[in-house]
Amino acid sequence: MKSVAAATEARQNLTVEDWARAALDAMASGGLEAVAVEPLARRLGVTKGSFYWHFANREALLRAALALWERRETEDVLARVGDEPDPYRRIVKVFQEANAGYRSGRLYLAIAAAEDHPLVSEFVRRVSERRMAYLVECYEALGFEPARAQHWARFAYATFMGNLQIRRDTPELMPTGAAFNEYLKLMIKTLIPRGEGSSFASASGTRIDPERPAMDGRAAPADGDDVAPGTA
Amino acid sequence: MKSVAAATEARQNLTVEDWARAALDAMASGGLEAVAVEPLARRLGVTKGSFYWHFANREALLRAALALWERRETEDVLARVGDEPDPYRRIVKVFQEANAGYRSGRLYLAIAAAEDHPLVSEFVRRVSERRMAYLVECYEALGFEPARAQHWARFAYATFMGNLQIRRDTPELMPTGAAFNEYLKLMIKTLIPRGEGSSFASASGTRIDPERPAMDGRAAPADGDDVAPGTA
DNA sequence: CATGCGACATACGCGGGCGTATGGGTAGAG
DNA sequence: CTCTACCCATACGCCCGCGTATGTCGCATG
Repeated sequence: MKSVAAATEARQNLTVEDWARAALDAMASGGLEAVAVEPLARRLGVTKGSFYWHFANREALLRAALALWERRETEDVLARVGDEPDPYRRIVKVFQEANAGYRSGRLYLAIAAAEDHPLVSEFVRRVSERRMAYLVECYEALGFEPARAQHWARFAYATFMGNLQIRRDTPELMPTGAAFNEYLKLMIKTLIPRGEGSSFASASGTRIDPERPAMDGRAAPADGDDVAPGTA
Repeated sequence: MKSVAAATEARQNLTVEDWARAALDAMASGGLEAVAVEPLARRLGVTKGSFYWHFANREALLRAALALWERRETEDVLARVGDEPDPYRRIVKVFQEANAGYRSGRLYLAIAAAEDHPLVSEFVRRVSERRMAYLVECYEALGFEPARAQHWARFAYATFMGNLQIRRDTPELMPTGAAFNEYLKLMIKTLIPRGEGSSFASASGTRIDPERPAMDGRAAPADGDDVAPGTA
């Protein structure tokens, strides 16, 4: 029975999840090719000998990392806004997540960039389809008939992804401060058309995060609309 | 005559642009890392000896390929719709280009995925800013004041990019046939709001490309995308 | 016909990542 | 105190891409 504290300082025995986390970090800043065994081992302060005890090969590490990513994407991101009863505000929250959680967005782009890898495409497909399904559900809950809900959900999802891409490739094209809030409000107002049969009438002035428009790195969410209280 | 490779017909002397084109092809299907000297040489039916006569190193090839890409993006894509007088139809054409010219879209995503490379980010930034500037111009020509034109242009551009991403990562989420046209019409109608002060009244039924909604893989451009004709 | 140059081919050393084989050290079970 | 399972280090061979040095062939020219 080893103490629960587990020190993790001197003789830290690495776990499979430690490696998977490191692999995801490497992906976020260098793409799929950056997930190399020896550099990761160096970064973790060990050698290959450790790696090949925990994993059969590099492919196994990729699988573990992608599985961890998928779990985070579904459990963390979706479950975080899933308890919101109003579908309108659910979509708004997804929007905020997509724009505030820049880190996870970058990771998605990095992973999706390697869609040629069969393993990657499999995970990306599942994650994307789940996201889309969630949005479609929201729009249907707003009173849209299935076909239109599909279109609007895809429209909204495409806009999320495109904003991520813009923020990554040309951050100077993304406004900050008040201008960013205007931009967000414009998109939300446009992408969630009212009066299509919405059973929810939660008008409420479409309140958006008043601060922190272009947060970078690993900044805390900390937004007024209680996006993410927080684990992570 | 062996028809394995394209350029192995005769003992034809390769040019810098031949290498650049091959590099772009490699990028489109394998990312930046796929631009490797020896594989490219094999694909062109020569050896490294040829490459290092035309280029100083791999970096020089990347520079040439990105320059060729930038030329195509600005000259071909933008100049193709630049002669359209109606700003409304200009935006519509950009939309059609972005959705029909899937090949160039894939290439953009592949290049942009390597934004960590300083050379790449430099070119991606220029191309993106030019595209955005063009869209902003269109919206301003529609009567939008600069701030709103910026927002709407970014909104529209993000939607383009997101649709590309969706089509690449999860093509089954993208509709085909009539449903695709409905989707396109919905986006165009939403992203080009009328009655904001448009000086052009070219209502005209928002005609969209009736065919070719979800062209896949390396399918021929067919509508004159003329990605790689021959001379240039 | 020798010559010079353009456009490659050949050969070599180097670095670095993958996978394997094997040895060592530490901790708990008996 | 020993034994053993666990976790990791060391060392090796392999592949492959980069860059360089040098050889080779064809063709034009005087």
